[in-house]
Amino acid sequence: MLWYRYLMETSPPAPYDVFKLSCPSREVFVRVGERWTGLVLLGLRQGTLRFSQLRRQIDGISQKMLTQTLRGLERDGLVARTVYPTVPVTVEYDLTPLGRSLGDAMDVLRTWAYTHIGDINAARQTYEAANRQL
Amino acid sequence: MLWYRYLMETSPPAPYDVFKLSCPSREVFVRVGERWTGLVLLGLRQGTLRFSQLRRQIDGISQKMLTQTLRGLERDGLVARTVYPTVPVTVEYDLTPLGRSLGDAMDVLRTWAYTHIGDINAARQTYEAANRQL
DNA sequence: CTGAATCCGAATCGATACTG
DNA sequence: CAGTATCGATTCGGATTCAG
Repeated sequence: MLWYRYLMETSPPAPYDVFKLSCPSREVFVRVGERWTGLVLLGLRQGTLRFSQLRRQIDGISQKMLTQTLRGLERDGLVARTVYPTVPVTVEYDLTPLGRSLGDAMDVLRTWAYTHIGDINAARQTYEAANRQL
Repeated sequence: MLWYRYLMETSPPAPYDVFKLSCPSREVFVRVGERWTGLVLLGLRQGTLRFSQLRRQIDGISQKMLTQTLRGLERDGLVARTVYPTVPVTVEYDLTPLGRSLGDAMDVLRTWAYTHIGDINAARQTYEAANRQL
């Protein structure tokens, strides 16, 4: 019953290996892992948004974390920041093509989540029930 | 130049909305965001592994974090844990079908990372250069 | 409006020691 | 081998205050 795994196994496409500490792709995983990165990418996926609009859209994010997350994404070339010298100042955020492609990958995760929440909750119930009397 | 976004926009497939604090899919995002979750899923994607094998594979993970991550994944029905009463004890970890499907989604991210590390590093250089004299 | 700066408790994580 | 337990160190993250 193990054969199918070896058939499915596709070796990594490049000289990279996420499992290695030294692999730069690890950083990508770390960034994606940051608490709000995914939600910001998904939020901007629908189009340009201003700071306060983005903040309103993402329930529960604080101003500090939104700023911090946006800076990180900007630094990595995933988000473009445009300042308009109005009074008061207007700042727009946008996905770059690179950010858009990562956003698409995140959207796969979102869809997965929507589809499998039920399974996960069921598993949790089972798990709790099995470990209740410990 | 905005029309294409609206054409691409596909509304969420269900009564879920990640942006809402109350949405259970947020928990999925949080779990995926946990530092080591992705790597463990990717590690087990290649087949059954024992605790120490998994630990060796994932460079830099501590024993504590591996245990903790595995417990969480087990609780959510993503990983199956099998104990063989040998001496000393043998414990095998495996992806469940659910875990396998999430692993596939994570692999999309891995591939994305491998493909775009260069772009990200370039963006970082640009960013640093632009902000050097501040 | 868009943020930067600071304070501070909470959560995370790693190293170490110990167990069946 | 496969963990559990504990203890600091660091980091995270929210609330608040201030500024251009």
